[in-house]
Amino acid sequence: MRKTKQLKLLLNEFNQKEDAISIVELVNKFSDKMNKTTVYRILDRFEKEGILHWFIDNDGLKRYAKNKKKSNTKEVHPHFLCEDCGTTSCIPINIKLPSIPEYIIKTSEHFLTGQCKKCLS
Amino acid sequence: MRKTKQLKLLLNEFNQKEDAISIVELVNKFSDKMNKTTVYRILDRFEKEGILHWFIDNDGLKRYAKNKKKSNTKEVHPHFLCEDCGTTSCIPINIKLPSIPEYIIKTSEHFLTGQCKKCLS
DNA sequence: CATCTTGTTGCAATTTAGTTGCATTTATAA
DNA sequence: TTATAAATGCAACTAAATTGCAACAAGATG
Repeated sequence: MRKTKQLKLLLNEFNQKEDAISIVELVNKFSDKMNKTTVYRILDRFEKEGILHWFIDNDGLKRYAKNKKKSNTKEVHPHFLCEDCGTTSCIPINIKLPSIPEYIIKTSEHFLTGQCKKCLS
Repeated sequence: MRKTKQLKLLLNEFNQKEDAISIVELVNKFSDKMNKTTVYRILDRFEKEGILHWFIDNDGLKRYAKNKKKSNTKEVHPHFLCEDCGTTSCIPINIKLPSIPEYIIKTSEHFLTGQCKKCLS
C-alpha cells in the first residue's frame, strides 16, 4: 500500500479514536480532502490488510473499527451502540461462539444497544 | 388490518416457510402481484401487529421472520445464515443478554453464519 | 536526479434499498 | 347499496454503495 496523504488522513482518524466509525461519517468529514469513492476504497484495503474490521450496524450502515492485533480473521466481540451519545464501540470481551446442535458456526456478530459507561457515570 | 389480496399473499408466504425473508426477495417474487411500496408497508404493519420481527443481515438487507408468539417486544434469539444453501433462519434458543460491567444492555442482535443442519446431513 | 510503472485517486454516472406524496381503489361497516 | 377510511399504485426522490475510465503521483529503478 502506498502511503498517500488520503490514506494517512484516514489511518490517523482511526488512531485518534477507538470508536467504530461509519463510512458516511468519514465521507462527510473528509469531503473537502478526498472523494467518497476513495474513502470506500481505502477502508476496503485496510480491511484486507487486517488493520480494520467492519460490521453492519442497526441502521444498516457499514462501520469500521481498528483491530487489536493484525489478523485476517474477523474478530469475535460484541459491538455496542449507546442510545444516549450515539457512539458505537467494540466491547473487549471474548464472546464464546454459541454451540448449536447440528450446526457449524463459522462467524458470529453480536450487536448491542443500551447505555455506555460514559453516559452512566 | 383489512384482508386485502396483497396481504394474504404475503402472509401465506411467511406461513409456507419458516425462514427469514428479505424484502428484496419478496418485492421481486411479487413484482407482478403488487407494488414494492405495498410490500414495504404490509411488512411494516405485520411488525407493528407482532406477527413478524425483523433484523439487518450480513449484507445490510432487512429481513423479516415470523414470531413464535404474538408479542410487540423484539424476540431475543440468534439469526443464522447458511453459507451453503443461503437460507437465513431464526435459531430457537434463548440467548441470555450478556452482562457487561458498567453498561446497560437494552437490545441484542446475534447474527451467525456457517452451515445449517440440512446442509450437513 | 530524472523517468517509468503501476497503484491510487477524482469524477461522473449508475445501481439498489428504502421512502414519500398524492390520486385512485377497495374492504368492510352502516 | 353506499359511504368512508384504509390500503394500494405510481412516480419521483433520497441515500448508500459501486463501477469505468482518464488523470495523477508514490516510490522503485537506472
